[in-house]
Amino acid sequence: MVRPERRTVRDLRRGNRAVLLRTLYFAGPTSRHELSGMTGLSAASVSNVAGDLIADNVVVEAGLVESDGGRPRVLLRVDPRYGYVIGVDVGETHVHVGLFNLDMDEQAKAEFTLRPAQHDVDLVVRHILSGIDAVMAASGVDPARVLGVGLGVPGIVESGPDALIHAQTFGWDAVPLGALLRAGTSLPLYVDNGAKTMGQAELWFGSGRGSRHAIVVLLGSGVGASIITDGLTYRGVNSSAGEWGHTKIAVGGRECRCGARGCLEAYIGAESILERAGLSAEMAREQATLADLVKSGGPVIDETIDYLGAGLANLINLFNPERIVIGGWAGLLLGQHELVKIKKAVALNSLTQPFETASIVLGRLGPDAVALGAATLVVEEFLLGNAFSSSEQPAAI
Amino acid sequence: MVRPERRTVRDLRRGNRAVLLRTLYFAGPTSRHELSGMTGLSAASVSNVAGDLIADNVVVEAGLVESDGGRPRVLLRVDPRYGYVIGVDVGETHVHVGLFNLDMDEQAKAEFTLRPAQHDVDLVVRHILSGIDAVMAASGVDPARVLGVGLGVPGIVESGPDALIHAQTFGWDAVPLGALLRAGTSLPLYVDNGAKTMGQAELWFGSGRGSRHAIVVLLGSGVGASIITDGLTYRGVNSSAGEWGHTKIAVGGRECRCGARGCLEAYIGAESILERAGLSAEMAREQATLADLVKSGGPVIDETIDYLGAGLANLINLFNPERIVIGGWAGLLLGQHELVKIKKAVALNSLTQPFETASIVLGRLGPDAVALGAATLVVEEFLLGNAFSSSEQPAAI
DNA sequence: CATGTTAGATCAGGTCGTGAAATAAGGCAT
DNA sequence: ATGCCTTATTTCACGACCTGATCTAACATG
Repeated sequence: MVRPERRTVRDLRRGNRAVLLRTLYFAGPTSRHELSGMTGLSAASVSNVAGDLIADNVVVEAGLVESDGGRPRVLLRVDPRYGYVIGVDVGETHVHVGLFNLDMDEQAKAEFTLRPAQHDVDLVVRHILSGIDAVMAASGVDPARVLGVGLGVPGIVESGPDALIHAQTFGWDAVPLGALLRAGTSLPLYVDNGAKTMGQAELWFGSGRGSRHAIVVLLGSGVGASIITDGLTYRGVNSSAGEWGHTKIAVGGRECRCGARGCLEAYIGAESILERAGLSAEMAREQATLADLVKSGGPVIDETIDYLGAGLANLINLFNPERIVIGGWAGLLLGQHELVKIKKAVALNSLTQPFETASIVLGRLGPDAVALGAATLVVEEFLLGNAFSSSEQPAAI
Repeated sequence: MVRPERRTVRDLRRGNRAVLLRTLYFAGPTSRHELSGMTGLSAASVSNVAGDLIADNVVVEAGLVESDGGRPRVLLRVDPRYGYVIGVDVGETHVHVGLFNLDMDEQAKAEFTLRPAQHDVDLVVRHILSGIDAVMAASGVDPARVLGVGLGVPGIVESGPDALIHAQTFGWDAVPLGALLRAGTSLPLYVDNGAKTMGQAELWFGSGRGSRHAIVVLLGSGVGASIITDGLTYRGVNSSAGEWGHTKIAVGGRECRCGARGCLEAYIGAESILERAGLSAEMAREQATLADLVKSGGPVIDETIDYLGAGLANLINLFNPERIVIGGWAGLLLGQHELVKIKKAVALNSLTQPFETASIVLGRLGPDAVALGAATLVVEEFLLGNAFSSSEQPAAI
């Protein structure tokens, strides 16, 4: 029961301004003339709205380009220095903080390592806050130009002013991360699950570019997914959507660290793979050990591929996406060696029709994608061009 | 990468007209004053737009209601006789055709039985077309007032002018149902999967009323689901989304009639349940046999509940809906006897957070919901109030 | 330096939603 | 009956918006 909203004549301008800004942001330097064609707005309106954007210093002229014989086109672009955004990746072993300009060039970064099981909330909060201070200082950016902070965190994020976080692996149960950070900074905060922020990074700048319906899966120790429908990250009613790792792939099967049985993560999570292969590497060596295992192959890897194929097939059957991006360190490891087998396993487990329209590719962004994606949460808001829209966002505080 | 569209000042009116119409449609008789509050439009605009709608005969006045001491409110409502819509249910054993007014009161209906394995395309097309003729004749409705025909069909519907249908159980492979019907009628056609049309019926008029994020599952011989995100049926890139029945719930498990192994349908589809219980009823007695089995209980039913619980839990983990509606004859049978056990099984297999926000209820509409829902496809288009919007719709032809 | 060509700006015109003011339509007390 | 009070709806002037048409700017060419 969709409820479209009433619009006033002012909304028109806000909307068209956002259309122009977004086009400019994703297409890069473009002339007013081209913009008219791309957006459908009349040349007059483009001129008018672009004038606004320039007057607000959001957009700047970026050189001329010759136009056979006539007046040259003036290229416009979003001024990457109009604003800066901060992205934070709260992972199991680290806290990364990066400060980016609007072109997503990293201006400064700060890192903190977390010892396993050292996920004390206050410690993490301190790391985040001092990370923010550190990157602001290191970059020398005017604090007034920082548009906000995006955070990618583990577990389920309940959107709302407190940004309650439920993260079993951290032992966090309803931790009001938003409220805690609020006490230490006045920047606008956007909190979301790390798999979702990484998904948004791949969607905007990585292998997902240009798709409207895509799914980015994240395979590491944990298993998550980011579901993009209609170009937007789907969050569901509580923004916990996309918990793919704990969907059941084998009723009554292996026990998962979440306590239930037969979770996908219990078969394709990095730890589970090693465990099933009889290898117990301490966390520091986990990646190298898995790399060796994947390289040498064997029944456990084959079985893992079967399960991964079935899991991906379920996503294809349910969501009918045009693209599936496999990311996360374990996902890239598996994908680099066994993409063909994986695709075969997916084919076996999905319906022909949707299988054929879904291309399966590897993620293109490295491990920093979580922080990058978190920063895009802020940019997303910026591109909407209004203080706060009424539509649902990640916990915007 | 959402691409918002440019808007002109004329779109404003179209949009606000649609807002008013939709509010009026779902809220029933309402005064202009109330409409102003509900839509956010100013009283002046409501008056203005309502005037348009009345001039177009879409909306009529529907009595007065007193307002303590002042001028009485004039109630407005959509004229149910402004237009009529036809809904068609193409099932495994029948073709049902119904003609409804805009209040969804059935004005006439026609039924044809299909013998098992008698799914010859031409026969079905003939049934549909003569069904349309029959209900038009029986109702005596002016053909010019029929807004279109919605069809709920089995299998996967590729939206597009041909409305290609892939339905394994019918032996249909890329059947251009739309094109075939085009030859016999000039009414606008909207084709979609039957589980989706039924889902829309439950969403609009049944147990799903008022939810933005809901999932309606359909358990019969086959198993399907309709996923509602943001109040709209989610269709994915090819409109094949929601193929829940063939998601894998037990890698390497029971063989399914689709050829793969471990499909959910191989455990909770009506036929599979009977098969696992060692009962082989011919189709005509299928429902009675299952009813007996469910009533007497036993290990097969318990197992079925476990699998159903896991399947529903997967939906909850992935979509984080606010409501799950269990429909379909087998679903209602199971649900009426075992809803408590089902919920327990779901709880066991889903994450706490999303489980707690999802209420699980039984469908409220009977077997005619497929045709009713198909008819709502046409109404949905009517409520948008413009010839054809650019946004995706079911195969609108 | 005039001409041609293309990009961008300006302007008049029509549409829209809004707040304020006016009007309609009842009830109620006199 | 009459006039007043209350509430619903309509009317009106206004400002904001987008657009097509027209005008100006900026460059190349000969």
